[in-house]
Amino acid sequence: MGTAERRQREKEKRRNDIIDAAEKVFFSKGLDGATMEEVAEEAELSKGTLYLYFQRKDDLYGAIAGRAIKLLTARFEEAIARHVRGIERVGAIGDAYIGFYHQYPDYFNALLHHQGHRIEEFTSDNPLEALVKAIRSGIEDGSIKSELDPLKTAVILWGQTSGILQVAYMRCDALKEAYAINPEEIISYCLEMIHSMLKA
Amino acid sequence: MGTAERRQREKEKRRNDIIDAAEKVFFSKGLDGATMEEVAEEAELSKGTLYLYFQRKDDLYGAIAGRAIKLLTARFEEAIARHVRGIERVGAIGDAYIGFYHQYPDYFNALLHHQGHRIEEFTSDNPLEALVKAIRSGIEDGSIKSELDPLKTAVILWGQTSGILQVAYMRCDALKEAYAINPEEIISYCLEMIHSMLKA
DNA sequence: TAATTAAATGACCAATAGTCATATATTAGG
DNA sequence: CCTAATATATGACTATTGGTCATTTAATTA
Repeated sequence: MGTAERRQREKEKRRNDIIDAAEKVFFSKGLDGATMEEVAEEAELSKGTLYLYFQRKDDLYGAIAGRAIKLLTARFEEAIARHVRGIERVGAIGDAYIGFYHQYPDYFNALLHHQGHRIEEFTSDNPLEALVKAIRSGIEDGSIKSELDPLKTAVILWGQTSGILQVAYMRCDALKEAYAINPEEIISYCLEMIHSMLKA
Repeated sequence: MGTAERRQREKEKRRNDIIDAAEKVFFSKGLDGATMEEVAEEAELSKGTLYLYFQRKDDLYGAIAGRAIKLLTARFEEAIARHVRGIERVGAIGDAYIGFYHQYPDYFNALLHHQGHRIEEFTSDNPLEALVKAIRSGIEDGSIKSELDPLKTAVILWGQTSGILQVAYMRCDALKEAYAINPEEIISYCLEMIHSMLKA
């Protein structure tokens, strides 16, 4: 009876070890620059074994994106739990997203790579729903304008913040040089804009 | 005297023919799914010839991104020329960007692929500067809030709009299904938000 | 313990980006 | 006009890498 469970657990552990190895290799060399041979070596397994667990290289990257989504969702839920008023919850979620980018830029890139996919392909966690929840609570407690549609607003905030992070960081060298702008200024300017847009 | 010029012209034409062929193949099969052999066949040249003009496959895609930037910049400049007041210019630029996405989604994708690069690597045209120009004119004519920083605002609008287009369209199936949202609603809701954010 | 099942290996394969010796086309100079 | 020099294009080839699968090894079950 216990054998099957242990083996399942071991299989899960192996799967996670492979994903860990892939994170190391993909994050240091880029998805295109990384080879499955290198991942296999990092995992101390043969390349063929990787394909027992993941059908394609991209599926392995998808598993990494799943981790990113789980982590981001947890961060959002923490942000909500730390505040009472909706406007502050949304602000804290914005901060959490930016903190996520700073701490896990490679996870952010993995999310970008997979943004044409449904989140449910990777995990049942959903950061967008956490954001909807926070906006709703703000509308209910009166801290967020009641005329806003929570869902549309959430989608827009999500899109806007992702877009800003992309611009602020992916183009930060060019922006610094041509315009003496630094990314943090763009981020905080944008957060202020969003705040004033939402506040009742 | 005339021979060198004609040859230079022919060389430019060949280069453009190759880019045309690459657009066809890359846009129909995706960058990863497309092979240089297929591009060569579409261009009616040998594969080796492609490498006389472009060092790597990605450089060929970069030339496509350059076209996208030129086109978008032209659209932005037209939007400016069509209006007098800055607030309307910015609105028309927003519409132009969205129209660009609708008409040339593949160009939009090419821009996303290259957003970690400097625009100057591809072309001297710069859509961001057109946007800065429109915002400045709005601040000068009083139709846009004077407390806004034109450059930062432009960067933010650029990032937000790109982010929204990505979310609205790349996730449109999931959003429709889970939430009965359609992309156009998200886009116009967002444009309204931006408008009220800017308007003096 | 032997048979069965599960997991891992590593040699192999096909595809493709990129290379470069060779072939072909064009130009310039006598 | 002809030939040598220069420019351009070709296509066979190479190295690499994602993916495959027959075989080996390990674990479990009867």
